[in-house]
Amino acid sequence: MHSPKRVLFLDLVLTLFRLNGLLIAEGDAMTKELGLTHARWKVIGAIALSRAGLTVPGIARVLGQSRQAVQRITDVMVADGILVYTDNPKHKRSALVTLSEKGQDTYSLLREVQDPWAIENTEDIPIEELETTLRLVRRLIKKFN
Amino acid sequence: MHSPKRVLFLDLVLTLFRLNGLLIAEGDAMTKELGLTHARWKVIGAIALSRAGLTVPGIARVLGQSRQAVQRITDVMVADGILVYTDNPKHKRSALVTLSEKGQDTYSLLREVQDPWAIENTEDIPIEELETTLRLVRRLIKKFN
DNA sequence: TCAGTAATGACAATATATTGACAACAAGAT
DNA sequence: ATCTTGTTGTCAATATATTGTCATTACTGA
Repeated sequence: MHSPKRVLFLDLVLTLFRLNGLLIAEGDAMTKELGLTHARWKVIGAIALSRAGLTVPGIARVLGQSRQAVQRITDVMVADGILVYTDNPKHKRSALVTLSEKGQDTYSLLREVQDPWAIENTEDIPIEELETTLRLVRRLIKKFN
Repeated sequence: MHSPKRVLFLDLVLTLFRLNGLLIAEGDAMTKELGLTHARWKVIGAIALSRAGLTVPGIARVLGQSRQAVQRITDVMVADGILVYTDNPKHKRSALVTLSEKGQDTYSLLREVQDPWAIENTEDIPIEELETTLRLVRRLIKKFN
């Protein structure tokens, strides 16, 4: 049975694994001087990009990870004074994870390297392709949720 | 400074992390009965999709992982009789990692669940979008190599 | 309201991955 | 040939992530 989409898709999946690893390496290289690791800047990034505020399981969902893994790293980051657990009006037990002042400073420094990086790496890429890709990725996420 | 591509790109990166996690979860669910874990079916998939044959560091590059992590799992899989280290004509020290007979059987079983999964999940997606996405992902990989 | 179902925090065990280091080998340039 | 640089296998230490479990809380539908 002919199915070019099947091959294309499996190829895409493998390629996405690779890109995932490279993105992590990029982020780690970028944030080396900030004392961040990918476990940490992922959490910071997820919080920063969320408008509504996130709980630990919420961050885990956004990052496609187990909530236990996120819980571990947020506990450490709270102890380090980068994050703060704040009351969640919508849930008694599950606190919102927010950036402390120190965390916001860290995020500012992160942005200083991240923004030029993002601009540089999309210079030669048409915005339509970025949009198509993002839409497709979101579509797949919806299927797998 | 206005830069919609920057926001789009950072959003895409975060979304890719999420998809990565979901894809791993999908694969794990799919291969549960085969006794595979994502560390294992990733290696099998990388080998199967490679025409030329892969070394351990080669697999690591394809998967975007450290060669040490791949070395560990391939050692285990060789011990389990799924993989075989074979002579590499192009390199004296670095063996090619190939599927044993048992490994090929496993791969066949993997295909039996993976193929329908791939077809099902691309049914409603135009092939052009898959191609655009794959091309974009490859382009990013080239930048980060 | 209440019963059933899902989500959450917490803890433990295990699996997986990264990082660093070092010696041995490979590849390319001169 | 020699030198230099990069790659590879190996070992160890550490970081990160998953999986399983349980009690507690939240949610949903009848």
